[in-house]
Amino acid sequence: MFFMPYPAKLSAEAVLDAAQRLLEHSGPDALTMRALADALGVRPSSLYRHFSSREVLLRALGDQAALNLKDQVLDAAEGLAPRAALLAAAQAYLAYTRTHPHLYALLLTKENDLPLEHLQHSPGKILWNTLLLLIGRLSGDPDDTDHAVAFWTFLHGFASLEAAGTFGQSGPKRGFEVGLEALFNHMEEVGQAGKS
Amino acid sequence: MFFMPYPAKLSAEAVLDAAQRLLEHSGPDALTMRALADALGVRPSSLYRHFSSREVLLRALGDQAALNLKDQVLDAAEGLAPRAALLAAAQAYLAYTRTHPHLYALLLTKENDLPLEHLQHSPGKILWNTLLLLIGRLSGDPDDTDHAVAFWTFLHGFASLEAAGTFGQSGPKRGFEVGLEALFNHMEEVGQAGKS
DNA sequence: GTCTATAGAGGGATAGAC
DNA sequence: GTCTATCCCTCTATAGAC
Repeated sequence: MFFMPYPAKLSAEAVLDAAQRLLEHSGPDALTMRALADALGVRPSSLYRHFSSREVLLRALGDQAALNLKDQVLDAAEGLAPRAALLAAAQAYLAYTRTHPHLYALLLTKENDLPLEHLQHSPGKILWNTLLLLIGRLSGDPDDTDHAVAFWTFLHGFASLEAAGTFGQSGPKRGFEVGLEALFNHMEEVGQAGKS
Repeated sequence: MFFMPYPAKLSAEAVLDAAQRLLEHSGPDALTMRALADALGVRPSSLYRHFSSREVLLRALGDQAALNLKDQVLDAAEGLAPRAALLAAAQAYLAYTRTHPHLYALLLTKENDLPLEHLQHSPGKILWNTLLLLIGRLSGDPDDTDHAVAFWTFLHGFASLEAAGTFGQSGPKRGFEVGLEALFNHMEEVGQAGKS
């Protein structure tokens, strides 16, 4: 092993870490193979030993983000009563979208065209099942798809509008809390009454 | 006027129309000055007589979209009782995002960095005021910012998740209607009780 | 007002040497 | 596994002729 003309500098993890930093710091358009290579101190072509294309790399980032988001949501809800758990989960979800806006955007735009077999265990599906679980504890229905859709819709909508700067200088006031209260009330009311 | 070596083929309206068709048919990345020129049967440089840059053109498209969306929402709510009007408005909003997904995306990503003086009468603000008006009729508060934020958040979140294909093959079930019901109930309950 | 021609910059990806 | 070198493509925008 005396000759090492080109010693290994990269690993898939190192590339992903640098890509994540670059993405969060400068946005998706700045995440080019050239810029990423510069950040890692290698030549662009070296990256293709670890990711066969930029698109594959982006999907890996998105999958990783989905799992991290799920973990933070689950941790926040841990040990709390159903309604408090959902509120904490919502706040954790929002906190993630604020600290990782570009990763979060990747998460929802790169969830398409999968081979359907593995779609059941995709990171996005795992996140969905986590929300479903927390909601079931409040509404009493362990498969309360309707409320889960409404809840996720609300969380994503708020994160998205906030990131786009739509709320403007006046801010969203207490719209987030008010909307959650409306949804939670509805979950509690309809829960024991069965499906309408 | 016997010599017309290069007769006028374009107008700002014609360019906008073609741009809108190209955008909706093939997505934002396909809306390049080259492709737009091809669609109009002219050379790319000719477009710059009517729009000084691609960004200016995109903003014009977005502003136009915001006004069209507002019109459709307002028309749908016309003559209905407060709660029915809000439901109709929500359905009209969603119908627009389904028929013009890419225009709708422009609407919310190009609302930034304005000269603040004209921000009060921007198309986005006009749309916001329309929602605020309809909500005031149900909650009794003519400036019910919190519920308006929650309502818009929900509409945008649903449109966005649907467009991203997040709901998957099973679809959102009745999550849309359930979420709206929760929000409307909350508006009615809190309306006469004053702000919490 | 449209044309030709081009400047000027950027990107993804590959072949073959080491 | 990384390197050099390069191919190929994309795009926005401008100068000056007509």
